[in-house]
Amino acid sequence: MPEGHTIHRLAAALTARLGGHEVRASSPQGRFAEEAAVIDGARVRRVSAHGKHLFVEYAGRGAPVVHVHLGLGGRVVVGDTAAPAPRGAIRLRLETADAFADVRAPTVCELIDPARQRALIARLGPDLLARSPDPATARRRVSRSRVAIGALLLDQKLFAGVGNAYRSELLFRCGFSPWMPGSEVGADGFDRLWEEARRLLADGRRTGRVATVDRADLPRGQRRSAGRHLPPEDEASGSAVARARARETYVYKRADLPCRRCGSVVRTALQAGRDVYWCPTCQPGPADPSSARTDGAVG
DNA sequence: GATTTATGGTAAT
DNA sequence: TTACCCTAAATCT
Repeated sequence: MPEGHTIHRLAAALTARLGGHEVRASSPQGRFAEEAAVIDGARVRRVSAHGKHLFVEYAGRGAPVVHVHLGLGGRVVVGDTAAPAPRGAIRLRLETADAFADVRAPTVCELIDPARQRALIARLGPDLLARSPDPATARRRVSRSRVAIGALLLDQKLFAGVGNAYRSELLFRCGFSPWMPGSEVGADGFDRLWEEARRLLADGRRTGRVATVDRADLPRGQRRSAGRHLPPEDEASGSAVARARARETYVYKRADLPCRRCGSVVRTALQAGRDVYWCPTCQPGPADPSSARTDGAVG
């Protein structure tokens, strides 16, 4: 689930509930027990995000920071009640008298110092959800790279916060084949990708969903719900929600279905280790490597 | 009940 | 490029 928009949304939700409070910390699952004891009862200053990384910051100079990365399957369940009895594996539970946050299945959950936090952020590229992220480095590196733009978009050193769903949707909306080398995208093309990434991620942060289809491109019956905010309680689970989400993208997860714009069959292939989706008509450009390889090997 | 999948990232190769 | 990591939810049988 979590691309940058989810993490920023979480940071805001957690700051609102925990910021300024002395917060109980525990590890019902046990794997974060020692660390939780260190911060148990400490006052949370705020919860911040950079790209897909989440930081729980505590009051006081040099105070430790909880660093969380949710990876693929991780999630944070937020509630506005006293914390219920733990169910399942909860790596970290933060709670006040009337709110709680459960961190489940993160790939990273660690206690670090502020210097380490700064180092982590420095290692990442500009966060597309920051107030005014600087595109200069990414623009230069993309323009000089022979690597396909679809692979470059997943590089967190260039585009912190972009994940697999937004990659395909961004490329569709800007009309680029995922297989076009970065060097052929052009300065203007880069700028369009950059601005589109900022816009889509900001929409996602606002609404809680990766809904990238313009109203005009939806069937009439679906236009009414487009852009509606997702209630937080629906965010965590439910196959109905998952199905609804699958109808909110141009190409992501739509292999073999018709393109919403032109009706061509949406294609998919592995790129940079992840499934990328694209419309061969709306996104003209180099043929993907699999078709090229077939030509060469079989011909 | 078992298996697969996931909007991620790293380390080894 | 591949293997692997954690876990929950979706998908299978």
